[in-house]
Amino acid sequence: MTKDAKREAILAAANEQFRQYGYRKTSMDDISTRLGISRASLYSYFDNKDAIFRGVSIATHEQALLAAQGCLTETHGLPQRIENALLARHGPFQNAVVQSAHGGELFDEYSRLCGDIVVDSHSRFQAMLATALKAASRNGEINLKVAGVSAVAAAELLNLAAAGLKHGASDLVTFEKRVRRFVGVFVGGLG
Amino acid sequence: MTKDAKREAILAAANEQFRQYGYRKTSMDDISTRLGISRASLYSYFDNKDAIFRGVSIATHEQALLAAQGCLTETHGLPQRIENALLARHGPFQNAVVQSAHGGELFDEYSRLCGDIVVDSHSRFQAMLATALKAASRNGEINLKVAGVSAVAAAELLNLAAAGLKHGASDLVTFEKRVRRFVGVFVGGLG
DNA sequence: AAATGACAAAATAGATAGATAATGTCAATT
DNA sequence: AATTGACATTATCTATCTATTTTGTCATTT
Repeated sequence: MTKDAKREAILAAANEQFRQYGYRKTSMDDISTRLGISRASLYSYFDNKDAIFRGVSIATHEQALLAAQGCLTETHGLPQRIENALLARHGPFQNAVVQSAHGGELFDEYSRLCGDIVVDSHSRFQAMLATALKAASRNGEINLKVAGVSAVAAAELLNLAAAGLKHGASDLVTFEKRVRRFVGVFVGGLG
Repeated sequence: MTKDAKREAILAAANEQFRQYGYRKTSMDDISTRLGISRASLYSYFDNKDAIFRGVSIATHEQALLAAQGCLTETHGLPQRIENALLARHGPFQNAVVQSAHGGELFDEYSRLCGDIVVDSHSRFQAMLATALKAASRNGEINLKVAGVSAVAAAELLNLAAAGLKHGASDLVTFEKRVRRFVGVFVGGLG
């Protein structure tokens, strides 16, 4: 098993453990036992538990961004592409908070340890969206001039609004429905 | 001084104290001292500190809803009316969280003590918006049929999205700008 | 080289106790 | 009738202690 594969296996085990028992209640021993390796060996892959948590966060974000990027480059109409991208970007996190009994604690640790990751992911996704919107405006799918808003500004609004649509959505389906409705109207308003 | 006026004076003093020192660090004595009355007399107006906190919350929400209702019945164009209403509804809370050094703690107490108030206010505001949108659709300012979305659904989207626009907005001006841009596009998309 | 067991250091949990602060009530006052 | 001072009760802090768990780092093994 390659070194990278092992790193990923550790992150997967840790993620599962965090979801089931929360961050505090998960010890390095729990993670290593789940993988059937010794606790000490974890330290040749990660500095400490915080680093593992950050690793999980980074992996999740990278995966979501990759999926979102994929959605944006498909051949559907613009609303469809944006809907899918927003769901790819926000869905996993909506899910994580709603599903886990430890959503609250995980969210706190998130704020403490992963602020920079979130900010980075946020801005990269927004840049992605802005690029897609600019291209669509050139294609005539939308008209940003007429709408009176820049691609960057529109991308920011989409991203923030989508985050807002999570509120009080007790399942992923509700969130999805809202996003579809929302994007339909919003993109309709873009010229 | 009438009984109602005294109640309001207590709420105002408590609100000020909560903002400056947070909920836990504010004692009944602090509130009464600020008003120059005895601590015991507070209990003829409110059962306990929790009730005062709820009182402040209710007053703030009622005030915001009243202002929002006012905005919706003015004679401006629909985007303008909705912008103003959203700002009237969400602005005070955006402000409270951003301004106070105890935003975090106050937010927690809010969740603990005022869930029902928030839900109630949320749905009343959404109903308000829906009514305004329905009227506008009759007037021809928008066309919900064409947009393919019900007034209630559109109202929900506006309300949730506006809440999302607060994220990372470090001052009220940023939030206001976002709301104006957002409503411009969104209402443009409503037929 | 990667993995481990063993070890010292550090962190956490639980219990106890004394001191201080805040609460809610009520009879007395204005 | 509204307001208050005073009181008993309850809650919150602070410190200390012990037991247990968890951590991070070795030298040693495979």
